[in-house]
Amino acid sequence: MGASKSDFFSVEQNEMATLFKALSHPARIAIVDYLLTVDTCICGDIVEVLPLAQPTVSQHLKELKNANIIQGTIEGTAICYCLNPDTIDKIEQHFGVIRQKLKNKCC
Amino acid sequence: MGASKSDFFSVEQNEMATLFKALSHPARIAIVDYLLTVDTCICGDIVEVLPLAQPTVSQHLKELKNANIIQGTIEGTAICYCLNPDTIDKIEQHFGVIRQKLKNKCC
DNA sequence: TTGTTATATCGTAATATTGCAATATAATAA
DNA sequence: TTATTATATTGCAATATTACGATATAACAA
Repeated sequence: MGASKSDFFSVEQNEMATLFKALSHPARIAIVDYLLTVDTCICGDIVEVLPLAQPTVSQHLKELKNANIIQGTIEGTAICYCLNPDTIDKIEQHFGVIRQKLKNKCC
Repeated sequence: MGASKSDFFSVEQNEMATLFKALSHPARIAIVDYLLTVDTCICGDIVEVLPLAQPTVSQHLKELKNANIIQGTIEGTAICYCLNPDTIDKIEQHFGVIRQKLKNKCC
């Protein structure tokens, strides 16, 4: 097959899987890392930072945007990207819950 | 292509991407969820819980094991799976760092 | 208007993932 | 020994992802 059986899983399970898929490529991790190193969000030089061609970077940015991990707003000729704190919180919370539940277990 | 250019990214970036890839499928999220609902780790009924055939579940478990997200120890005929708290901590910490850095930014 | 610059989309080839039937392995039970 | 039960591996078809050249779009400059 290749298509995953999304319909059989809960909305939240699919939601989390989608978030993690967006972060499942080193280039996209690198983009997130880079957005954290620059002070402002006005940054049109992501292509130069990555070892990938411009269309490839654009594609990775699109996936991060679709997953709501980053936001992009037009700033004249360039586009200003920055992280979406709400999504970061959501993911961190997810692991917080997991860790809480793990505490009450033996193993 | 299709093969990602892992060599051009840092070890840590590749490491995090590998962890997220392991969690990028709803079935694997469901497995983690299920492991959190059962009290003990002695659980040989993961196949019955998921809407997937036994070989498919086995494959998903293998990927979670390879990423060190779960551990499996043999318990007689069955295999006892449980989450690896160290890996969970690692991921949670990653987002903790991101959130800290986000606090010092404008957006 | 024509250029320039920044980003997005299209088309396509290479590779990876997903899912399962068939089969294999490994431990215990009879 | 021969079942039985639980999990893993193999092989393969369907689909998804990754990467990039070529091209399109969109905003501004001259």
